Amino acid sequence: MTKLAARYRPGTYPRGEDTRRRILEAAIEVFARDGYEGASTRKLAEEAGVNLPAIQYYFGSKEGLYRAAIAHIGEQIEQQLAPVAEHVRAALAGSGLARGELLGLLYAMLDAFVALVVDKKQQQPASRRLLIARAEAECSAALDLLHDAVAKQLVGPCGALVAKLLDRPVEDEETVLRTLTILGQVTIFCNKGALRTLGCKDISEKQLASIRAILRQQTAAIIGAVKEVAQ
Amino acid sequence: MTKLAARYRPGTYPRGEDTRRRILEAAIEVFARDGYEGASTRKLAEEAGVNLPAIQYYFGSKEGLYRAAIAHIGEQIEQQLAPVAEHVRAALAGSGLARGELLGLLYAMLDAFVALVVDKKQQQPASRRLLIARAEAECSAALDLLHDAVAKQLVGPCGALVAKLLDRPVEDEETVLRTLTILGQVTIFCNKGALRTLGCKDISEKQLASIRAILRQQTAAIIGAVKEVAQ
DNA sequence: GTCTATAGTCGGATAGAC
DNA sequence: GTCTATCCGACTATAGAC
Repeated sequence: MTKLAARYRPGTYPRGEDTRRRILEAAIEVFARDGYEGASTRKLAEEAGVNLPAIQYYFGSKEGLYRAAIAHIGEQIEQQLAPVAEHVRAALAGSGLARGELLGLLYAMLDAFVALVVDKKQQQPASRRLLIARAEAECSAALDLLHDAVAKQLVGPCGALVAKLLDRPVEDEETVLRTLTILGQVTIFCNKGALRTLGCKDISEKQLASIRAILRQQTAAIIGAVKEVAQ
Repeated sequence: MTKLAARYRPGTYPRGEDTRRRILEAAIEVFARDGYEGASTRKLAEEAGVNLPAIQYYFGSKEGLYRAAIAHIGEQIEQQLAPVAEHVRAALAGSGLARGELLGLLYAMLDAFVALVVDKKQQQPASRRLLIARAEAECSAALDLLHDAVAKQLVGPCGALVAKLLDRPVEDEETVLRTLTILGQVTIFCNKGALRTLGCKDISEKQLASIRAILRQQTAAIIGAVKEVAQ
């Protein structure tokens, strides 16, 4: 099965595009809902509205389909964060950024991350998040595809900004730890226990605005910029 | 299956204690490694060194065993956080705590949480964390047992401290959001991507000390206590 | 209380017609 | 490319001996 799954290369789909896509999108839903082992090929096929062997035909195996589903989410994340990440990279390539500008860029990254994590106006928002949580717990090899996307488009740029703001090297451990804890302020809202503490099933538009404001204020405090910064 | 699983009441074990415990401890390991669906009763029995029907005998069903495993972890968490939580509750029951004392209590809670999350000197540390992550992703009903423990012994006390420090009501949404983001600084280290960013497989004693120090400094900044506090 | 043996079901994958 | 029919192994759970 590993042989067939490994043979899959993203970007090359010589076969029925629409059928393939239908299977992939249904798979994200079903894998998220039932987990890898819990999602039977029969359920996957039925939910996609195709027959059983189609999965083997298009993805080689159940595992191949799973990897493709994770890879697809990785690409979505990469694309969704691309605009801010590129913007930050471009800004950092130039020299002599003011402290306020650096903070502003960091805020922009946090906003993008919040949108990725809690915003409901996303395609397959709930299932995507759930599938990521499952993949994270399952430690599957496919997980690297997600980690790479997040590292490249989120942790990398944020780390660079934090390093400049703290006037420390990027690889410095304290820089990394501070970057991670800053991002942790956001990731807590992936947790279902957090939502339960808030006493609601999901985060409202009003709460979202509160979260964004609180993140800015706290992140500024963490960075040590006591005076408020416009943006 | 639900009927039998529901029949189990914690604390009443009229049957072979040692066998029961062996199954329970092996189950935490196997459920963490393979997930609920991935963990077959055969594997569970083999790993525990018992025969297959023992699971039905002691826990009614596979699901009953799973719920018992989660409940067991919930009790461990509750007990592990009990000393600090009680200490905070007792301190808050009295009146007129200085700002520094409140912050000290909050630091103590964060230290306890860090120990719970990343400390290796725990019983079944890795599998316990993994099983929690899986349960969180799987949205199982048993999850409530974990949430209750964390709410009672961690989020509750921390929320009360943050409320006092910010001079806001406890139920206030901003109080809750700030409490959650503060705790989020810690939970990020449950994430495998975070460890990958740090470039290591698990967190060393030295990094642990750094994390604790950074958490204190940042939490103080978040709370708005600019001057350092001893403890 | 502990075990062997087995019932009954459902899983992933494939063969081969169209 | 798409489907029906089917193989065979693995699963949970139970019956009943000891």
